[in-house]
Amino acid sequence: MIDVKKLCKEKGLRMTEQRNIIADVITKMSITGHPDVNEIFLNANEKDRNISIATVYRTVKLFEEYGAIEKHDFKDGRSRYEAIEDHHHDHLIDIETGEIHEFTNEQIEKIQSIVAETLGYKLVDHRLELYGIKIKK
Amino acid sequence: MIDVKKLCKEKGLRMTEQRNIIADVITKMSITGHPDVNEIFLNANEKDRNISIATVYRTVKLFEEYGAIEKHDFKDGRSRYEAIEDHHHDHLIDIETGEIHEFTNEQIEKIQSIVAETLGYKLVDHRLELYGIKIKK
DNA sequence: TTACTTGCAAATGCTTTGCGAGCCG
DNA sequence: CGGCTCGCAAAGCATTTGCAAGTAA
Repeated sequence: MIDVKKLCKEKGLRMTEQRNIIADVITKMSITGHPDVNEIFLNANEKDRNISIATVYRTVKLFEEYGAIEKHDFKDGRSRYEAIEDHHHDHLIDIETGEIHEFTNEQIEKIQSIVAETLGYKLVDHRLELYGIKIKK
Repeated sequence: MIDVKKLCKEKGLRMTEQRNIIADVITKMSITGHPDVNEIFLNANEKDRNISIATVYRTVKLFEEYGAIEKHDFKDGRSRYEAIEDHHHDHLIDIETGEIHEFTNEQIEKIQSIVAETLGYKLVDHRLELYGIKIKK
Protein backbone atom coordinates (compact mmCIF):
# COMPACT_ATOMS: atom_id res chain seq x y z
CA MET A 1 0.00 0.00 0.00
CA ILE A 2 1.30 3.42 -0.90
CA ASP A 3 1.54 6.61 1.15
CA VAL A 4 -1.08 8.90 -0.35
CA LYS A 5 0.56 12.11 0.85
CA LYS A 6 3.94 11.11 -0.49
CA LEU A 7 2.63 10.08 -3.90
CA CYS A 8 0.62 13.26 -4.35
CA LYS A 9 3.62 15.39 -3.48
CA GLU A 10 5.78 13.50 -5.94
CA LYS A 11 3.22 14.04 -8.65
CA GLY A 12 3.31 17.77 -8.02
CA LEU A 13 -0.07 18.26 -6.41
CA ARG A 14 -0.08 21.38 -4.28
CA MET A 15 -0.37 20.07 -0.76
CA THR A 16 -2.28 22.18 1.69
CA GLU A 17 -2.73 21.48 5.38
CA GLN A 18 -6.15 19.98 4.69
CA ARG A 19 -4.93 17.75 1.91
CA ASN A 20 -2.09 16.48 4.03
CA ILE A 21 -4.46 15.54 6.81
CA ILE A 22 -6.97 13.92 4.48
CA ALA A 23 -4.20 11.99 2.71
CA ASP A 24 -2.89 10.64 5.99
CA VAL A 25 -6.34 9.72 7.18
CA ILE A 26 -7.03 7.73 4.00
CA THR A 27 -3.64 6.02 4.10
CA LYS A 28 -4.23 4.91 7.66
CA MET A 29 -7.88 3.90 7.21
CA SER A 30 -7.03 1.90 4.10
CA ILE A 31 -5.02 -0.51 6.20
CA THR A 32 -8.14 -1.84 7.81
CA GLY A 33 -10.96 -0.86 5.51
CA HIS A 34 -12.62 1.07 2.73
CA PRO A 35 -13.87 4.34 4.25
CA ASP A 36 -16.62 6.43 2.72
CA VAL A 37 -16.47 10.21 2.48
CA ASN A 38 -18.24 10.75 5.77
CA GLU A 39 -15.90 8.45 7.66
CA ILE A 40 -12.92 10.23 6.14
CA PHE A 41 -14.46 13.57 7.04
CA LEU A 42 -15.08 12.54 10.65
CA ASN A 43 -11.48 11.46 11.11
CA ALA A 44 -9.99 14.45 9.34
CA ASN A 45 -12.25 16.89 11.11
CA GLU A 46 -11.08 15.53 14.43
CA LYS A 47 -7.54 16.61 13.61
CA ASP A 48 -8.55 19.97 12.21
CA ARG A 49 -11.95 21.27 13.26
CA ASN A 50 -12.09 23.53 10.22
CA ILE A 51 -12.02 20.87 7.54
CA SER A 52 -15.39 20.81 5.82
CA ILE A 53 -17.02 17.90 4.08
CA ALA A 54 -16.99 19.88 0.82
CA THR A 55 -13.22 19.88 0.97
CA VAL A 56 -13.17 16.15 1.57
CA TYR A 57 -15.30 15.61 -1.53
CA ARG A 58 -13.08 17.87 -3.61
CA THR A 59 -9.94 16.27 -2.26
CA VAL A 60 -10.83 12.62 -2.80
CA LYS A 61 -11.78 13.45 -6.36
CA LEU A 62 -8.39 15.08 -6.83
CA PHE A 63 -6.50 12.21 -5.22
CA GLU A 64 -8.33 9.81 -7.49
CA GLU A 65 -7.41 11.83 -10.57
CA TYR A 66 -3.81 11.78 -9.43
CA GLY A 67 -3.96 8.02 -9.14
CA ALA A 68 -3.31 7.98 -5.42
CA ILE A 69 -6.57 6.44 -4.29
CA GLU A 70 -9.24 4.25 -5.79
CA LYS A 71 -12.98 4.75 -5.71
CA HIS A 72 -15.45 1.91 -5.27
CA ASP A 73 -19.22 1.95 -5.57
CA PHE A 74 -20.43 -1.14 -3.83
CA LYS A 75 -24.12 -1.81 -3.41
CA ASP A 76 -24.51 0.29 -0.27
CA GLY A 77 -25.10 3.55 -2.06
CA ARG A 78 -22.14 5.69 -1.09
CA SER A 79 -18.67 5.76 -2.59
CA ARG A 80 -15.81 4.16 -0.72
CA TYR A 81 -12.12 4.85 -1.13
CA GLU A 82 -8.81 3.16 -0.49
CA ALA A 83 -5.17 4.02 -1.04
CA ILE A 84 -3.75 2.53 -4.22
CA GLU A 85 -1.99 -0.78 -3.71
CA ASP A 86 0.75 -2.22 -5.85
CA HIS A 87 -1.32 -5.22 -6.85
CA HIS A 88 -4.79 -5.11 -8.34
CA HIS A 89 -7.49 -6.89 -6.41
CA ASP A 90 -11.24 -7.40 -6.32
CA HIS A 91 -13.65 -7.50 -3.40
CA LEU A 92 -15.97 -9.85 -1.59
CA ILE A 93 -18.56 -8.08 0.54
CA ASP A 94 -20.28 -9.72 3.50
CA ILE A 95 -23.92 -8.74 2.95
CA GLU A 96 -24.73 -9.26 6.61
CA THR A 97 -21.95 -7.23 8.21
CA GLY A 98 -20.64 -5.05 5.41
CA GLU A 99 -17.15 -6.48 5.94
CA ILE A 100 -15.01 -6.24 2.83
CA HIS A 101 -12.41 -8.83 1.87
CA GLU A 102 -9.89 -8.45 -0.92
CA PHE A 103 -8.82 -11.17 -3.28
CA THR A 104 -6.89 -11.65 -6.47
CA ASN A 105 -7.50 -14.25 -9.11
CA GLU A 106 -5.26 -14.29 -12.14
CA GLN A 107 -7.45 -16.74 -13.96
CA ILE A 108 -10.52 -14.53 -13.83
CA GLU A 109 -8.47 -11.54 -14.95
CA LYS A 110 -7.22 -13.45 -17.93
CA ILE A 111 -10.63 -14.71 -18.97
CA GLN A 112 -12.06 -11.21 -18.74
CA SER A 113 -9.62 -9.93 -21.33
CA ILE A 114 -10.41 -12.81 -23.60
CA VAL A 115 -14.15 -12.26 -23.26
CA ALA A 116 -13.72 -8.58 -24.10
CA GLU A 117 -11.61 -9.35 -27.13
CA THR A 118 -14.08 -11.94 -28.31
CA LEU A 119 -16.72 -9.20 -28.28
CA GLY A 120 -14.41 -6.91 -30.22
CA TYR A 121 -13.31 -4.78 -27.32
CA LYS A 122 -10.13 -3.77 -25.60
CA LEU A 123 -10.66 -4.09 -21.84
CA VAL A 124 -9.87 -0.81 -20.08
CA ASP A 125 -11.59 -1.29 -16.75
CA HIS A 126 -13.68 -3.79 -14.90
CA ARG A 127 -15.68 -4.30 -11.78
CA LEU A 128 -15.92 -7.61 -10.00
CA GLU A 129 -17.64 -7.85 -6.67
CA LEU A 130 -18.78 -10.96 -4.87
CA TYR A 131 -21.51 -10.70 -2.26
CA GLY A 132 -21.77 -13.50 0.25
CA ILE A 133 -22.68 -14.72 3.69
CA LYS A 134 -20.29 -16.34 6.10
CA ILE A 135 -20.32 -20.13 6.14
CA LYS A 136 -20.84 -21.37 9.70
CA LYS A 137 -18.77 -24.37 10.62
CA MET B 1 -36.71 -13.27 -22.02
CA ILE B 2 -39.84 -13.36 -19.94
CA ASP B 3 -43.00 -11.30 -20.17
CA VAL B 4 -42.94 -9.05 -17.14
CA LYS B 5 -46.69 -8.53 -17.01
CA LYS B 6 -47.41 -12.22 -17.28
CA LEU B 7 -44.94 -13.20 -14.59
CA CYS B 8 -46.19 -10.57 -12.15
CA LYS B 9 -49.77 -11.70 -12.63
CA GLU B 10 -48.79 -15.31 -12.06
CA LYS B 11 -47.04 -14.38 -8.87
CA GLY B 12 -50.17 -12.70 -7.63
CA LEU B 13 -49.15 -9.06 -7.84
CA ARG B 14 -52.16 -6.82 -8.09
CA MET B 15 -51.99 -5.43 -11.61
CA THR B 16 -53.22 -1.92 -12.10
CA GLU B 17 -53.44 -0.09 -15.40
CA GLN B 18 -50.15 1.70 -14.65
CA ARG B 19 -48.34 -1.50 -13.73
CA ASN B 20 -49.51 -3.21 -16.88
CA ILE B 21 -48.23 -0.39 -19.02
CA ILE B 22 -44.91 -0.16 -17.21
CA ALA B 23 -44.46 -3.93 -17.39
CA ASP B 24 -45.05 -3.95 -21.13
CA VAL B 25 -42.72 -1.02 -21.65
CA ILE B 26 -39.92 -2.77 -19.79
CA THR B 27 -40.49 -6.06 -21.57
CA LYS B 28 -40.27 -4.36 -24.93
CA MET B 29 -37.33 -2.09 -24.10
CA SER B 30 -35.38 -5.02 -22.69
CA ILE B 31 -35.18 -6.56 -26.12
CA THR B 32 -32.85 -3.86 -27.29
CA GLY B 33 -31.39 -2.35 -24.16
CA HIS B 34 -31.24 -1.60 -20.47
CA PRO B 35 -33.51 1.39 -19.82
CA ASP B 36 -33.19 3.67 -16.83
CA VAL B 37 -36.17 4.92 -14.84
CA ASN B 38 -36.51 8.08 -16.86
CA GLU B 39 -36.54 6.25 -20.16
CA ILE B 40 -39.18 3.87 -18.82
CA PHE B 41 -41.17 6.82 -17.54
CA LEU B 42 -41.03 8.62 -20.90
CA ASN B 43 -42.31 5.57 -22.75
CA ALA B 44 -44.99 4.73 -20.22
CA ASN B 45 -46.13 8.31 -19.91
CA GLU B 46 -46.65 8.44 -23.65
CA LYS B 47 -49.23 5.67 -23.35
CA ASP B 48 -50.90 7.11 -20.28
CA ARG B 49 -50.34 10.78 -19.62
CA ASN B 50 -51.17 10.36 -15.97
CA ILE B 51 -48.40 7.99 -15.05
CA SER B 52 -46.00 9.81 -12.76
CA ILE B 53 -42.31 9.12 -12.29
CA ALA B 54 -43.00 8.32 -8.63
CA THR B 55 -45.14 5.43 -9.75
CA VAL B 56 -42.43 4.20 -12.07
CA TYR B 57 -39.96 4.20 -9.18
CA ARG B 58 -42.39 2.36 -6.93
CA THR B 59 -43.23 -0.10 -9.67
CA VAL B 60 -39.74 -1.08 -10.76
CA LYS B 61 -38.87 -1.68 -7.13
CA LEU B 62 -41.89 -3.92 -6.82
CA PHE B 63 -41.15 -5.80 -10.06
CA GLU B 64 -37.64 -6.36 -8.84
CA GLU B 65 -38.87 -7.77 -5.54
CA TYR B 66 -41.15 -10.09 -7.45
CA GLY B 67 -38.20 -11.29 -9.48
CA ALA B 68 -39.58 -10.07 -12.77
CA ILE B 69 -36.88 -7.56 -13.60
CA GLU B 70 -33.27 -7.04 -12.68
CA LYS B 71 -31.59 -3.83 -11.55
CA HIS B 72 -28.10 -2.82 -12.62
CA ASP B 73 -25.97 0.03 -11.36
CA PHE B 74 -23.35 0.60 -13.99
CA LYS B 75 -20.90 3.43 -13.68
CA ASP B 76 -23.17 6.06 -15.19
CA GLY B 77 -24.94 7.02 -12.00
CA ARG B 78 -28.51 5.93 -12.58
CA SER B 79 -30.07 2.52 -12.19
CA ARG B 80 -30.92 0.50 -15.26
CA TYR B 81 -33.41 -2.33 -15.55
CA GLU B 82 -34.10 -5.30 -17.77
CA ALA B 83 -36.66 -8.08 -17.84
CA ILE B 84 -35.41 -11.30 -16.28
CA GLU B 85 -33.94 -13.75 -18.74
CA ASP B 86 -33.77 -17.47 -18.33
CA HIS B 87 -30.00 -17.53 -18.35
CA HIS B 88 -27.74 -15.45 -16.14
CA HIS B 89 -25.34 -13.11 -17.91
CA ASP B 90 -22.89 -10.32 -17.25
CA HIS B 91 -22.25 -7.09 -19.13
CA LEU B 92 -19.59 -5.37 -21.15
CA ILE B 93 -20.11 -1.62 -21.43
CA ASP B 94 -18.63 0.47 -24.25
CA ILE B 95 -17.22 3.46 -22.38
CA GLU B 96 -17.36 5.62 -25.47
CA THR B 97 -20.92 4.98 -26.61
CA GLY B 98 -22.62 3.53 -23.56
CA GLU B 99 -23.58 0.46 -25.59
CA ILE B 100 -24.15 -2.60 -23.43
CA HIS B 101 -23.30 -6.14 -24.51
CA GLU B 102 -24.27 -9.28 -22.64
CA PHE B 103 -22.10 -12.32 -22.23
CA THR B 104 -21.94 -15.54 -20.26
CA ASN B 105 -18.85 -17.31 -19.09
CA GLU B 106 -19.25 -20.52 -17.16
CA GLN B 107 -15.63 -20.62 -16.17
CA ILE B 108 -15.70 -17.24 -14.44
CA GLU B 109 -18.91 -18.21 -12.65
CA LYS B 110 -17.29 -21.34 -11.35
CA ILE B 111 -14.15 -19.64 -10.15
CA GLN B 112 -16.18 -17.01 -8.35
CA SER B 113 -17.88 -19.63 -6.20
CA ILE B 114 -14.57 -21.23 -5.41
CA VAL B 115 -13.01 -17.89 -4.47
CA ALA B 116 -15.92 -17.14 -2.16
CA GLU B 117 -15.70 -20.53 -0.51
CA THR B 118 -11.99 -20.18 -0.05
CA LEU B 119 -12.68 -16.99 1.89
CA GLY B 120 -15.28 -18.81 3.99
CA TYR B 121 -18.32 -17.46 2.23
CA LYS B 122 -21.35 -18.73 0.40
CA LEU B 123 -21.76 -16.69 -2.76
CA VAL B 124 -25.25 -15.17 -2.94
CA ASP B 125 -24.77 -12.44 -5.51
CA HIS B 126 -22.11 -10.95 -7.69
CA ARG B 127 -21.41 -8.12 -10.03
CA LEU B 128 -19.14 -8.43 -13.02
CA GLU B 129 -18.89 -5.61 -15.49
CA LEU B 130 -16.29 -5.12 -18.17
CA TYR B 131 -15.66 -1.65 -19.54
CA GLY B 132 -13.96 -1.41 -22.90
CA ILE B 133 -13.41 0.43 -26.13
CA LYS B 134 -14.10 -0.98 -29.55
CA ILE B 135 -11.13 -2.47 -31.36
CA LYS B 136 -10.78 -0.90 -34.79
CA LYS B 137 -9.84 -3.32 -37.50
C1' DT C 1 -66.31 -2.44 0.46
C1' DT C 2 -61.61 -1.60 1.74
C1' DA C 3 -57.02 -2.29 1.66
C1' DC C 4 -53.92 -1.25 -1.77
C1' DT C 5 -52.37 2.46 -5.38
C1' DT C 6 -51.71 6.74 -7.33
C1' DG C 7 -50.20 11.72 -8.43
C1' DC C 8 -48.37 15.54 -6.50
C1' DA C 9 -45.19 17.98 -4.10
C1' DA C 10 -42.12 18.01 -0.49
C1' DA C 11 -38.31 15.62 1.55
C1' DT C 12 -34.25 12.68 1.24
C1' DG C 13 -29.22 11.52 1.00
C1' DC C 14 -25.16 12.00 -1.30
C1' DT C 15 -22.49 14.98 -3.98
C1' DT C 16 -21.33 19.33 -6.39
C1' DT C 17 -20.77 24.26 -6.84
C1' DG C 18 -20.86 29.66 -6.48
C1' DC C 19 -18.87 32.93 -3.77
C1' DG C 20 -16.02 35.81 -1.06
C1' DA C 21 -12.13 35.21 2.04
C1' DG C 22 -7.67 33.07 2.75
C1' DC C 23 -3.40 30.68 1.70
C1' DC C 24 0.69 28.56 -0.90
C1' DG C 25 4.60 29.07 -3.76
C1' DC D 1 1.41 39.01 -5.78
C1' DG D 2 -2.02 35.97 -8.05
C1' DG D 3 -3.99 31.93 -8.87
C1' DC D 4 -5.32 28.00 -6.35
C1' DT D 5 -8.07 26.52 -2.05
C1' DC D 6 -11.21 26.74 1.55
C1' DG D 7 -15.60 26.96 4.36
C1' DC D 8 -20.23 27.85 4.01
C1' DA D 9 -24.53 27.59 2.34
C1' DA D 10 -27.22 26.81 -1.57
C1' DA D 11 -27.97 23.96 -5.51
C1' DG D 12 -28.20 19.42 -8.03
C1' DC D 13 -29.77 14.80 -8.99
C1' DA D 14 -31.71 10.53 -8.54
C1' DT D 15 -34.77 8.48 -5.59
C1' DT D 16 -38.20 8.17 -1.74
C1' DT D 17 -42.24 9.34 0.90
C1' DG D 18 -46.57 11.66 3.27
C1' DC D 19 -51.05 12.54 2.12
C1' DA D 20 -55.59 12.77 0.26
C1' DA D 21 -58.10 10.97 -3.53
C1' DG D 22 -58.84 7.03 -6.59
C1' DT D 23 -59.18 2.01 -7.81
C1' DA D 24 -58.75 -3.19 -8.29
C1' DA D 25 -60.65 -7.41 -6.66
